[in-house]
Amino acid sequence: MSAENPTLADKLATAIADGILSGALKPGTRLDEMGLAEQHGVSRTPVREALRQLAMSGLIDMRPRKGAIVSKATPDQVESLFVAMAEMEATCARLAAISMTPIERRRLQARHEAMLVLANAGQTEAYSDANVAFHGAIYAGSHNAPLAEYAMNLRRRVGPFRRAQFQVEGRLVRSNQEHDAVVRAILSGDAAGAHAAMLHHVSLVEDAFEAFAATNAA
Amino acid sequence: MSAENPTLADKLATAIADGILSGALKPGTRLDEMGLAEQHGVSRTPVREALRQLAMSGLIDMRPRKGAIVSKATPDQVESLFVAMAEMEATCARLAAISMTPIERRRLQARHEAMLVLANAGQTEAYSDANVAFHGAIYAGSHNAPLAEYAMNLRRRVGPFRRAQFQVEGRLVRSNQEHDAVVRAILSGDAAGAHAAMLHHVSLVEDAFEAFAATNAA
DNA sequence: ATGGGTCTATTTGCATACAAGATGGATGCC
DNA sequence: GGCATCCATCTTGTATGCAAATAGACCCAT
Repeated sequence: MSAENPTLADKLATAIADGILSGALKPGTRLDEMGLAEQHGVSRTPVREALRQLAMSGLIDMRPRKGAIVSKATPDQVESLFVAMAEMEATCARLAAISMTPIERRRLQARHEAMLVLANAGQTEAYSDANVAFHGAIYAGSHNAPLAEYAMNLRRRVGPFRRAQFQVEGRLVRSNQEHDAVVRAILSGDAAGAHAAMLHHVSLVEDAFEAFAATNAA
Repeated sequence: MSAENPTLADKLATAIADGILSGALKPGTRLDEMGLAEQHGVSRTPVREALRQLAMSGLIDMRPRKGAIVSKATPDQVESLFVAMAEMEATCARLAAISMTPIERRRLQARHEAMLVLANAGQTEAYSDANVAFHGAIYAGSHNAPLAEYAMNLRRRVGPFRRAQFQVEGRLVRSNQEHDAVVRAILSGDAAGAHAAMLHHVSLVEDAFEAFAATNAA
């Protein structure tokens, strides 16, 4: 939506989304229209439109006449989000195994191998970025825009709840090993294998999140 | 979203969505704000918010400063939508096989058996309604709100492109037979089987659509 | 006749103004 | 002292008005 001539509402939507994803706006934070409006130097009208847009994406919750807050989820709901994301990723991986072009497959492998280096070097930051690109490549490889978009959307939504997953000891190398299984399955066109491997991988990410959350709660 | 105190924008969103789903607003139809506004006896403000909401759901396309139209898809995009829906349904079925409660399973079976009667009686209309409920029950059975919602959303989006699928000769009975495989797999907790059976089923729906579209084009 | 350009009219985008519902505190009552 | 009620205030929802951009028509020139 809105490629080149972003309207104010669009810009606000991405700005607010960035705020949420960067952690500046924590789950539960109230988003009052007036505040956002003068904070961005605009009127309430585009703010309201941006909020409505974000509400549909799930990043924020709006209740009629009660305002909007950054989506705050119960542990159950977070769990659901992780499961949903795992399923979407697995589905994309499955389709990617079927649909990826030879070029895409080569690029995926190259990406994967580059990440092995980063993992061994313990470059958490760089690995994390590469990881996003890696998963994005698989979404794209599904050659199915709706699924890829939704997978990306879910990834964004879980973002606020999984920050710093790679800080769990040894997660980097294990992540890369799991990727290896995914990549092998995709490259060999093994749809079911890709599905299973990705499901396994993302489920472990969830475990890592829980481990991290637990150590932080303590 | 917005359960009890729907705002005008919410009501408009559902009204317009209904118009699209019912076929009153065909793909490609221009949605000018002023027209919709006075047609519903409101101002442009809630109309704009409703449109933005619908745009995020994919039902309409908005281009900045160029207005909104009912989503018009190329055959490729329609194909993608069908594939996406098939995958989502299959995923929900997989999770349903794992997560459904005994009560849900019994109800699903009851639903399914009731539909067998309708199919044999050739009650296209009633079967179609029951079919929506049947698939909805499986979405719900996944016990995963994000996935269920998205599956429902996709079902809505493909709606305008699949109207009257059951008009293909003999589709009713075959649909019910396919459901049988799905139900059996879910009831027996066979996750992979449920996935495969549902994928098969929904893919055939797509074929039926194509057959229908083809006969109409001729 | 066709292509380009300008001008007008329509439509979208944004701001402001107004209305109505929700929230929180003070007040009165038990 | 606790609790319910009422009122003030604040926030959201809707309408209207104005500015800017787009699209379409018309005209002119080649």
